[in-house]
Amino acid sequence: MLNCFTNMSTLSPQSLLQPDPVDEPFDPSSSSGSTPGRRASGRRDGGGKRVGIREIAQRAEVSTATVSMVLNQNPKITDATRRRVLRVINELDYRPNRQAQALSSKYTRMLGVLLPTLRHAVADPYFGEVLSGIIDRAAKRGHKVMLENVKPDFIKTRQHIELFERRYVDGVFCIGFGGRHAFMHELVEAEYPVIAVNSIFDDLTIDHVVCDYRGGAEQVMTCLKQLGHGRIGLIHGAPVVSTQRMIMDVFASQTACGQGADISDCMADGLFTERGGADAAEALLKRHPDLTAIFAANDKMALGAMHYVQHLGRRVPQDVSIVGFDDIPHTAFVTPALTTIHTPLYEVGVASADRLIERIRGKADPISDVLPTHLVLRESTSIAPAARPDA
Amino acid sequence: MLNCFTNMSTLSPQSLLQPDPVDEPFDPSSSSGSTPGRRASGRRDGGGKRVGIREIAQRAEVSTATVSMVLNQNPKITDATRRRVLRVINELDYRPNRQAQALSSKYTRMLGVLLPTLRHAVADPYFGEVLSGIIDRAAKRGHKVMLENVKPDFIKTRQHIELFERRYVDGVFCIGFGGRHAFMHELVEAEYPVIAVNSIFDDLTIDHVVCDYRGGAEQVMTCLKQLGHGRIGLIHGAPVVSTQRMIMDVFASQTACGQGADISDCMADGLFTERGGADAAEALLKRHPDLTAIFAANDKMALGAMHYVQHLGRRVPQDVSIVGFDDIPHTAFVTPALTTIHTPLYEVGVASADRLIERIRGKADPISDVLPTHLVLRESTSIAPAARPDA
DNA sequence: GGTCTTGATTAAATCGGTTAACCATCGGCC
DNA sequence: GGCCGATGGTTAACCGATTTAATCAAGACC
Repeated sequence: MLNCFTNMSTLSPQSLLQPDPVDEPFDPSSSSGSTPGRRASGRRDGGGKRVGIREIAQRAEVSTATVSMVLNQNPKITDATRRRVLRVINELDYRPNRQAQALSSKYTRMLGVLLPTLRHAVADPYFGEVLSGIIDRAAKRGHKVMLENVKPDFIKTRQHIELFERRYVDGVFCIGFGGRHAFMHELVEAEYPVIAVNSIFDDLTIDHVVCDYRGGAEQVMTCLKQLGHGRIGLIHGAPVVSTQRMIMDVFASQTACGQGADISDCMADGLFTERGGADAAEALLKRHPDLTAIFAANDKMALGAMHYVQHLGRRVPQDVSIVGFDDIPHTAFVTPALTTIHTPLYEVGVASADRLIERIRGKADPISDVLPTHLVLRESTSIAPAARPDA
Repeated sequence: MLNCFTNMSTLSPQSLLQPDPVDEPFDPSSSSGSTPGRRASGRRDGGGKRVGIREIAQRAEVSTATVSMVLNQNPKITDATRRRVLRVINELDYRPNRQAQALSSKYTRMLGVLLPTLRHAVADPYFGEVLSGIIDRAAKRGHKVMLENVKPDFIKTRQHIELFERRYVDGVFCIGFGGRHAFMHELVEAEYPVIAVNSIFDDLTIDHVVCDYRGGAEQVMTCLKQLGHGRIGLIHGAPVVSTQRMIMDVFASQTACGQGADISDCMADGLFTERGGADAAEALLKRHPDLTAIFAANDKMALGAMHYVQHLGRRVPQDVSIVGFDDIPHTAFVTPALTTIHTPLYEVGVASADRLIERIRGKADPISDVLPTHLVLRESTSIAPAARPDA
């Protein structure tokens, strides 16, 4: 009997049905303890069955169709009838079953958020900030938000497609992916409502909402140059991420690493993490000991870099200026407080939610929002040593 | 016609139906652009309608009940039939509609996460870490996770009840709430599956999974005392939060603030934030300039305190030692790196998910898990000045 | 007064599954 | 041989809403 399961596993459509068949047989007959009646009925009506749309209809002396229309604010319903129905609804404390609504209507009113698995993505203030915006706005517009962690296995079992095919969601947000990620192409090709949050795809026509990374990077470069910095190092994240590419472009176009030096020599990958930022700073300073400023493409890497520089015995900002990007909440509370570019991540979340919902409603025109960024000058930057009077 | 809506608003069961009626009339006839057929059918079968359980049944020459049983791994089905059905399922690339499954079965397989609205809660590494654990485990066990922001309005409109009554979820996680929060009592009384994540309720019988805050606090105190610190200040968060109370208890019981001093005088509320931590540190040092160590009940407050102390011109750790709590990722990358208590937040999330699912399945026995914590010694602590040879 | 609109309401089909109750088959056992 | 209990599968009723096509009432118009 047991092997009838095991030797079946090759044929089983795996995740399509129950994500982890062995783990979750979900045998209906085996649940111990205090099992209630047939269905998890959530007590109601003093022992009777839970009140449904039919009871409302009956009590209000209308048809269920009318009740449904009242629920959905259909303007066809008269003031009087509406009033009558609503009274009954309130009296019986009726609440429409969402699953039933979703099943028979066109929309589930559920949105998915796809996050990459960077260690613990949700724990990252960057994602958290965006997520907050999304959730708040979605809630305001009557939608719920579901989270998904996009691991290799997630793609392999085609969960991204299932999300739609099994009608889990009406649309999804993709945060932190690049053109390399094939699953995004699949989603777009299948014409599912998708929005790219804070990333751009050159090779893909997809709605997106981004911060003005280019503008932010330009502000940083201008600022550093005005402070007299001649040799600047850049710590960036994976170049497949479009925002990183934009920053790198700006950096390279300003030939900011000093005359004669190879540009790519002044850049290092910091892997988006503190640890990586520290390592990148080390590499940069080894190659160019005369670097007076480091520009990190996100705050975490900037913090890592700052940590390294300080441990090296160099002072920030007197010896080396450091600038970050994103303005995540705690950067104001490190010593020295980090100069950075403020990116309106929360607002990006809000805007994305609005856009995605429009798209779900059928708006066909492609959308491309760019939200402004600005420099936040704090303590980690100062005039370049060579430019100082006492130098 | 318009006022028929507005003057109706008093009667309308508000959020029960559409969270924001005015914002979201969702008029089916008004959507512009390329609207597809009747339902969002997600292309299928070369133009035909999407394949359902009946087609599978027909093609496999069995009843829909059999197909359903195969889907649900019901052991009644023979190896042979199962194989046959699965083959058809794979051939037609069939995927059961989740809404339909949820509607007719006892479970939605959706879990809710209730978060407090601390500015942007999700952006907090603390919550993020727990959340990661929850999501990963829930996914592994075939459940999806939904996020909710608990604002005052959320409670007022009784969304917490709706979550269950409208069958959005099978159960919820509550992270970061205290006994003060009446909605938790309501949920427990209604006997809905609820689990308190990293918090304890004395006056409420509710499942919970927590880190060993008491043990962690004891380790901190022991460590500081061994380093010779006689006067220690405590920065804590809101005392309604049980974990904070536990830390405060330990602190108070060790009369660590020096002889003769009023204990409550050595404690200050840091509001869980960096800003608050800085302010609390200021208050403490004003009251007790001879403080040689500050123990903050979370890392964010510790960072704030450290920031303030350093700005004051005092050195950390030479003049003042600082200890945090939680070990959120970036504390290792500030200067000096923060000594803190590691709390297995990710694991707390994982364990909570397991527990909640068990509870949903009907396990009736109350659960109380305590996960161990441990001290992470880094650079922000050292021997007390008075205890040093050179003092 | 009769017919034509127009607009509100309803009956019935549908969405896509699950499950309780029932039934056929077959080997085992007295 | 006849009765019994498994085993494996089917039938048909549901879950709780939405939506379409049909109906009915009431004014509008000639």
